[in-house]
Amino acid sequence: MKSAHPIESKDETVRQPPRERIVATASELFYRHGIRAVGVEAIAEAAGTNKMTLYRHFASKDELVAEYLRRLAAEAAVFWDGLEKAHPDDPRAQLRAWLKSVEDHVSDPGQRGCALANAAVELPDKDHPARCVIEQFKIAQRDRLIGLCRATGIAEPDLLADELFLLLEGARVCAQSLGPQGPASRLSRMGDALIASHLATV
Amino acid sequence: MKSAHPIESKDETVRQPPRERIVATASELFYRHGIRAVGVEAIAEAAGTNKMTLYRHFASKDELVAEYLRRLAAEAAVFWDGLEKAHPDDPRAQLRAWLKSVEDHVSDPGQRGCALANAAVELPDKDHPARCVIEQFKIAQRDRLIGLCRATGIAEPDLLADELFLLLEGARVCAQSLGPQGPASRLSRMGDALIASHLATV
DNA sequence: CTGGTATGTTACTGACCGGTAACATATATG
DNA sequence: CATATATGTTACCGGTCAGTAACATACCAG
Repeated sequence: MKSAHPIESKDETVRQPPRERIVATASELFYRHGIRAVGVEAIAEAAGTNKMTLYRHFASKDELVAEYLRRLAAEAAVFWDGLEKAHPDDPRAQLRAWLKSVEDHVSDPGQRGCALANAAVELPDKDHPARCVIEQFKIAQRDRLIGLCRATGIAEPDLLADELFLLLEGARVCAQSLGPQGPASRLSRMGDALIASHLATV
Repeated sequence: MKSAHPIESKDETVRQPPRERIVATASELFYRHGIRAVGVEAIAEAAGTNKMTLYRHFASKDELVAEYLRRLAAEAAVFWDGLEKAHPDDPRAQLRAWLKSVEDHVSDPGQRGCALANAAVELPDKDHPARCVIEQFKIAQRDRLIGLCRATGIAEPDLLADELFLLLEGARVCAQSLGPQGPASRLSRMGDALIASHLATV
């Protein structure tokens, strides 16, 4: 039988190449147990491979951590773009959809806050390769928020954006200590009130 | 010369007993570098003592971590009591003073967020001796806020309290990724606006 | 078939970790 | 002085960590 194009896949459980399995496994372990709590050997084994293959794809554990965060940032960007397509020319609907999404996310008992923010806590070294990924992600997040608030016609878009930013950031970190039933559970309502309050003062 | 009471101290640089030095040193190192990043040997050496003495006072590193957090929670309680004495029968002034205090705290470039919240990120294990300290601290913090909001005469004190809680929690974690000049710098103004907004809807 | 490339396997290094044993020293109190 | 208690010192244990060397195997392209 002639070899077909490798694109064909019998089922959904195609075995990904080792690099993908390593990143996917590392993502789950890093997020659930913390970055410093997970060793490279455990990652390689859980990914169905070994340490040597891991180090053939990543120069160091720190680089794997950076890649882990880079993927999350990319996924977040995709999510934002999806919001924009779902509510075209309706920035306020985008804002509310985002609030609702974070509220749902926070209510998941398996969630442990923003992986990027957690990484910032675990890696205080300013020259860690992950630091710039974290900072750029948060800047992008804030800029996205500011843009939406401005498009909504708020008088002080930066102020509302920062309020929402802190609210969301606080909700995700708070869910780790007070649980999903804590203050974070009413996030959507709080955000709506904030937006309405700013719209009233136009 | 007869031995005087040991209470007399020639100057401010009295050498504290080893246990105090260990806790103080551990507090600084844990906060600055993260709990998992600091070894017991480094703590003992920086405290001017040794590992054996450390383990004569603390059953394990985890217990030292718990004590570190317990002290911070106690300090926070003292601070709250001070606010109450500084502004007796004026809950709104207490709220504003607290907001201002956190804003100042966040603007300190050496700050790295709430030590309790950071510990929750670093220690996800539910049976870690530090977890209950963290949870009780956050519950107390929230209850204190709710009490102040209720005393202020807010229609929905729980809602405002949770909004302020998330705002403050978000400000401290956000300062770690976006720096002291980020959204957290306008915390006081945001909180005042929130309070005013709730007072208007009485 | 052949040769290059990606991967698997095993064993290893050197460093650090939390925690302990055994013994020496100081200090304060009787 | 004598005794008890707190502290210092050194060395060690078993385990884990990040990272590497050397070699074996698979696989895919020519």
